[in-house]
Amino acid sequence: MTQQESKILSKCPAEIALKIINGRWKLLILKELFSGTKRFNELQRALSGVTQKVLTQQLRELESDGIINRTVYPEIPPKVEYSLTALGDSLKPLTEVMHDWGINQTKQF
Amino acid sequence: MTQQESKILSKCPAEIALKIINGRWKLLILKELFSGTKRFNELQRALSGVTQKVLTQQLRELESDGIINRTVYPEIPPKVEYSLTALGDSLKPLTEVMHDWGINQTKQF
DNA sequence: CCGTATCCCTAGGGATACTG
DNA sequence: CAGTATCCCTAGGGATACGG
Repeated sequence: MTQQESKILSKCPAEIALKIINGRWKLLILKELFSGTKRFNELQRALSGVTQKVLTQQLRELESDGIINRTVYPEIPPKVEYSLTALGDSLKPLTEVMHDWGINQTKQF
Repeated sequence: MTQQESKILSKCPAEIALKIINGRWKLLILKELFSGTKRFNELQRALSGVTQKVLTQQLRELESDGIINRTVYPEIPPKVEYSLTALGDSLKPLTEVMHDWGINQTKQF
């Protein structure tokens, strides 16, 4: 779902944020990119278990939602770097709140 | 997905929060309950478009995740009230951050 | 190295009808 | 009023294989 589609379907602005970060690997991708630009391979290694197809898919969605930049270096072998846009950076407080909330839940057990 | 299952599958605490609020109507249900206890019917009217089955489903999930209380009054006709637990209340800051983020995105167009 | 192309499978959620 | 019970349909993701 693109950001534009989200806006149309959402009955509440909060749902826009939800739809953008919703995806099996998106929070983990964001987490990686908060610490700096990463190559495709670095991401794949960090997100153990993700397949190439799915990682590509999730990255493309984040890209079309304006959250990340994709930079291709026309070399052999190919090199592609991913980084956060300003919009992507602006998600950091949100993920931190979510993180803290999750931590507190875990503690109760 | 229950909260317990979420914890097992999550590789990051933030994902726990995500999974709990993830659902077609959950943010909207929370929004309603932030303003106080509501009856089933009130919720259904507020969330225009939701079917009884789905609303029941989403409420049950929130209940089993410890986010809301379900109180049954054994009357005729039946009366069931839903309210937030302390844990549910603790989600308010999170939803506010999401809301504000969504608002800002909307403004750009 | 960084992707596409297929195929497949499941869970989430919608429509509709029935009930204590 | 507040639910179940069915049936169905789609999108998200996973496995695997191939390509520039």
